[in-house]
Amino acid sequence: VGPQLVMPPGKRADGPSSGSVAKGLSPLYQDQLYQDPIPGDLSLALSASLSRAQDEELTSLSWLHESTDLLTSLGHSGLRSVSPLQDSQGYCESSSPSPSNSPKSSGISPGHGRKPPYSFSCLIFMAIEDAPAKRLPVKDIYGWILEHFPYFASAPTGWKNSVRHNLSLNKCFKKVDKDRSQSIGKGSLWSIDPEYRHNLIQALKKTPYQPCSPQLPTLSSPQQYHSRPLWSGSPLFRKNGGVILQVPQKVIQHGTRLRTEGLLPVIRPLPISPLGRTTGVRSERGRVRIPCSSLSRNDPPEECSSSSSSPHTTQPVCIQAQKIIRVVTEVKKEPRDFPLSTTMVASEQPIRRTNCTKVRLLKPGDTLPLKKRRAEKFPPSDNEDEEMKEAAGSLLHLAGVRASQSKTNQNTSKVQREAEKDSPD
DNA sequence: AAAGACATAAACACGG
DNA sequence: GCCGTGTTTATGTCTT
Repeated sequence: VGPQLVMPPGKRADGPSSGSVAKGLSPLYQDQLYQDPIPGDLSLALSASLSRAQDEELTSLSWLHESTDLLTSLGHSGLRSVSPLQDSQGYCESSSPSPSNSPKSSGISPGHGRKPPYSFSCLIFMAIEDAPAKRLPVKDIYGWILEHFPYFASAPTGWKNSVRHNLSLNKCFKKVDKDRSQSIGKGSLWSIDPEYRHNLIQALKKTPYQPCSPQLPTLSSPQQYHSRPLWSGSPLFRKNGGVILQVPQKVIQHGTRLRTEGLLPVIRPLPISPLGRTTGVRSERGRVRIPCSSLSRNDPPEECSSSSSSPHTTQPVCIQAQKIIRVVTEVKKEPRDFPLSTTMVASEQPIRRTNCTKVRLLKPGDTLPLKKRRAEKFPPSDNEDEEMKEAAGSLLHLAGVRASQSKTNQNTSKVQREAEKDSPD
């Protein structure tokens, strides 16, 4: 039985060669990019954000968030078209209200009807990262999720089981030996395994952004740019008081000129796949759907158009924004979508739960506890590669901590920790 | 269609 | 004995 691992969209556990990576924009996206030009202010704002990121050496994640927020602000009319699926808090409404036939579908699908777009892995990740000590007992993880996503307050308690299930099964999370002087009650402290932090960053980055504040400002009042950040607990959000970026009108006009002169690259299709499977909004059962790009092909247009009075076909604009963010982000920071080391870890999992639950393949070592088997199966490399450093830096930046100020114990490998745990002497 | 990711449910063990 | 925690298994849904 292989452990769960947060995999970036487009990646398969059987290695990069079988995935859908680096196959270029799909014809659909290229059509949209060419035939549905982005308003100048939108593309300019993105470009301005990119330039700022380059100037200030922002990490990829914060740049992404800022850019996303910016696009939210500028593309208000288009983004609003997504609103039928989302509420003002960025939560998602079921896109397929028909109940599942499965008797097991009675879990997190209450009448409340909205749930966060984040997977449990991302929720746990955010909770732990939001903790000053970067470690939390499961009870506090519950609390964080409840605090930030009230959806779960009225949800059946099965979600807690899912949280625990994720903590146990997802190798991105590891237990921290509890200081016996601490009296936190039962259970352990949970933290992020630095080895797999990048996976979580990837997952979080590619989780659909949920803007859709119904009170979004108009373009005529750029000083009011305000949008909800990726998650309200983000230090980035707190640091800026909720106002992420403001682009002066002059810059916008300049950018519009640049764009019309073909000097801005953001519309150019790039030879990478900009969209992962997590683009879009979650459906009733928490799956991620592509909200409007698919709707534009398969669903009635009114589901996307909403009540926008924009002369543009606003739906493609918001889709384009998300795509462009991914395009430029990946070009900027990620020549490889996924660190080789992590890909190796994933690709070395030939046995997945799906395949082995019915006929479990026992091997010599399967009698060991799961995490020991993992440690034996996936020995960590001794040296960190540059991308792990970058990923850690991204998270530190995201958490509002300068990388130079925080020396995490990334040098301590999981195997070492496990060994230490096993041999208390 | 197959494989993979993820959600959900449930059983069970363990310890406070 | 109860409850919370942690692990594991099973299964369904959805995406790629």
